Amino acid sequence: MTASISDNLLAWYDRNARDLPWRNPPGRALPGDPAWPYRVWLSEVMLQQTTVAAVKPYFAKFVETWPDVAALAAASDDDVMAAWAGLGYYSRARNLVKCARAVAARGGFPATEAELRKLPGLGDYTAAAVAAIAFGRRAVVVDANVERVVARLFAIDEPLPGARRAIRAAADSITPAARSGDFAQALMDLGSHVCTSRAPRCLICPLAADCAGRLQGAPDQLPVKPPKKVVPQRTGTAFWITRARGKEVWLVTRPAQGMLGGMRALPDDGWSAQADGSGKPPLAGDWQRLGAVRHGFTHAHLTLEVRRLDTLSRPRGEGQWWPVEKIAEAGLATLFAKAAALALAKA
DNA sequence: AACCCGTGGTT
DNA sequence: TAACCAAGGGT
Repeated sequence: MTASISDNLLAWYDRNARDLPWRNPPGRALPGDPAWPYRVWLSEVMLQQTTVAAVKPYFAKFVETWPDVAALAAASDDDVMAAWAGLGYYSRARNLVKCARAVAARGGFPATEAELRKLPGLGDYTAAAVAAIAFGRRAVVVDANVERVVARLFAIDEPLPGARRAIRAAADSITPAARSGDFAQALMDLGSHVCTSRAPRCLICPLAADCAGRLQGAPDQLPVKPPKKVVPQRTGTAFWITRARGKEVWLVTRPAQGMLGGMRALPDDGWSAQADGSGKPPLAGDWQRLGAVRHGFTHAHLTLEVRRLDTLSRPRGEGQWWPVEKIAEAGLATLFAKAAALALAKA
């Protein structure tokens, strides 16, 4: 009798699992430790559409600053947003605080996938992942890695996103009742290092003998993806407004909705992914052109002009004067950090 | 359901 | 180098 797919994969995982800070080697929180679900949840939210390498320093900073969910629940929105600055997809940070407060209020994380799914920032993937990894529940955990591995394993050639139903059913069919969390992480490790998007390493794959995609000859062609859309080019202007001979700079907080929502930022001319900015500054004066920075978003590429003015006037609208020497602590998203760096380089 | 939302590494 | 891609969620 041949070993099952899950047995093969778990045996491979026992030998090849990555050592990651949110997993459970000696000296770290263990399953059963009250801090364990918190660390699993935090890492899973950070890892949404974000690479392991990018997450590591943020995860370390967060668990150092806020060791448990009660500590995070007590943090200010501004502090959490600033700590998240640079990681991207800032709605995650807004939902992170909401979720922490809801969890703290109810005395801990719920242990079932269905209850976890109701928390802000937890969709189908994250609810399943936390239920499986933190609470040992059987759950069908489907992220982009699992989608790719399963589409190949079962030779599912229907294009995404339509293929998701079949992929999920196939993933369900191979998910074991025991070690469900390890199984999920094993599929993800396999997808990130062996069954990679462009050049799958079938020769070292523990599932190669069972892989219908490989037997058909072109596993790298699966899953079939929809055609990509053209990314528009946009232009905008950011304003570096200082007083006291450049010692303080005017910062605003962006609206909670929309791009870079809730983040501290330089004032700008209203550019968006849908339209160019007006170019109009928030106050009249002898503006100096400093050049431009370029930044790529998922759905638009932006060229952001940077202009400078030292003034005695208070700009229109809400905002605050921020010490320039502490600009690194303002929590600027990468786009505005680039603009600030340009302004300071030309000072 | 289709679209919006960041960033940095890889090829 | 430009395109591709990543442990997706909200609306």
